[in-house]
Amino acid sequence: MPRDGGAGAPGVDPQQLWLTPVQPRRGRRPAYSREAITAAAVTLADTEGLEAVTMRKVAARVGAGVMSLYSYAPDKETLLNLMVDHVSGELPTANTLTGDWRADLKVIAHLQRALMLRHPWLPAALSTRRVPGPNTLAFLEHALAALRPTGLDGTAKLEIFAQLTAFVAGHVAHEIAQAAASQAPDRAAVEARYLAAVAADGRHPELAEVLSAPGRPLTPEATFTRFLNRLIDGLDTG
Amino acid sequence: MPRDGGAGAPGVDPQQLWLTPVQPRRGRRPAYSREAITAAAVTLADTEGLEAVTMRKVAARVGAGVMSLYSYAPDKETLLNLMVDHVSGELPTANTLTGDWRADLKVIAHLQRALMLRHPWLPAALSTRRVPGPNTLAFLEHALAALRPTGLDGTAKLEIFAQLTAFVAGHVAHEIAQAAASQAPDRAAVEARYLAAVAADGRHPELAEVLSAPGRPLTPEATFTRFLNRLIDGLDTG
DNA sequence: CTACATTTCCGTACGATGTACGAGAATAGA
DNA sequence: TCTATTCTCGTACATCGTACGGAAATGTAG
Repeated sequence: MPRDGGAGAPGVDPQQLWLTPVQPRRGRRPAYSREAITAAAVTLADTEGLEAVTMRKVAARVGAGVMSLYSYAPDKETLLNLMVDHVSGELPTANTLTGDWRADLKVIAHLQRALMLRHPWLPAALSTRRVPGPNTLAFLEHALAALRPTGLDGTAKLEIFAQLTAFVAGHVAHEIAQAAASQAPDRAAVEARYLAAVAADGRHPELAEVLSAPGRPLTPEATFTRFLNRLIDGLDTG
Repeated sequence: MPRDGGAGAPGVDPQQLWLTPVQPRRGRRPAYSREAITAAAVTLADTEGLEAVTMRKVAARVGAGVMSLYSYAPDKETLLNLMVDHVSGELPTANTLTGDWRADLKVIAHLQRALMLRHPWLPAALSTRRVPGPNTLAFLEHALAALRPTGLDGTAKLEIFAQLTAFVAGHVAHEIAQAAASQAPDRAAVEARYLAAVAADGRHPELAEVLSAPGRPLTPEATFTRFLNRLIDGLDTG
């Protein structure tokens, strides 16, 4: 194996993956790079979905043999972690904090949502990731700085960040699923008919009423903002 | 195929799966049942994890040939949906509503959390499920009844329930991951060392402080309750 | 009872996947 | 030039979901 090591899931030391600088150059020179491989995997996931990210397809896109990938990542799980950290690099961490931690946190959540909408596979991939990479850690650092005015202890800050991320991921996953349903009208119609049939059986009066009085459909953006504000405004520093 | 039809993911009509009563008995009598197969898959997931749920292992546990399963569920995705709805049957929906919708919602969330702790694969499986089965719908009906005093419109109620479920799933997934980390002290130690190394590089002062002042560790239960209360108390009926 | 239609059971087989293995090629230092 | 090191990647294998189709069991029609 070249100068990486491995990381993420199984029995691999994260230090060896994320913070090995550059090892002494010996032997054959690498023909590809972890960066290029990760980027190829990301574009593959962006365009064809996460399930299209197979070692063979990634290798084909890079122009490498399948097994060559294993010189840059010890297994697929690690490659997924690399992908997550790769796109996390798109998150800006410039010092734009206002000192109003609630407002700052809302901006952070909106940044996360935008990232996840740009990479719809991200919510699903997040649930498996183990060890945060440098980009993820940079953003975490940013979020912790935003939370500084709360005066909360470390554990509490970390928990808030984890919950916020999980909330955003959950919401975006839901958003994406609904958007996909709109794009497949047949399936949506079938589901609607099914729910209508259930509601018509008389044993689901609340469901029946809900379906008959849906209310005005809001934009996903508005719904997100509303829930986000509720969640964050509900936080206190006690 | 026997008297099911299919459901859930791809191009299968949910009506045909969930609400077909019993078809006229003709031909060979089924040797197994959808119930038994689903139950076997659930215990398999409970004991060995979701990734251990393969058609072959489920069939072996039932005592059937592998392909016999396809007489009861058209594909694995459907079997996963059946599993989800199966365990959702453990959720009580007896009329225990108090009329205080916030309190009722909190009880509902605690029920969901308990269910997910009993079936740790549930949060992961939920992210893929498409069409709710009868047990899921019964619980949804229960939740909608709890939300009745809010006077919100249908869409809003459904969104609150979806968000609540996503929140619980996210939290429990995090809980489970942390519990697993505690059970593998080697890996946890490696991760801790990695984070310490990152914190020591001088470019992550907030992380360094957080790691040095972690605060008192709360029970997962307490953390869950705290976040839940914040979320629900933050909801309003405007 | 005999045919036949229907439904279930399941052995075999196929394509796809992740990845272990190891032979060969390229490079750096001796 | 020799040797140690590192990367490349073809082959091979276990495992997965599941398509196919014949055998077996059951109901109905004659």
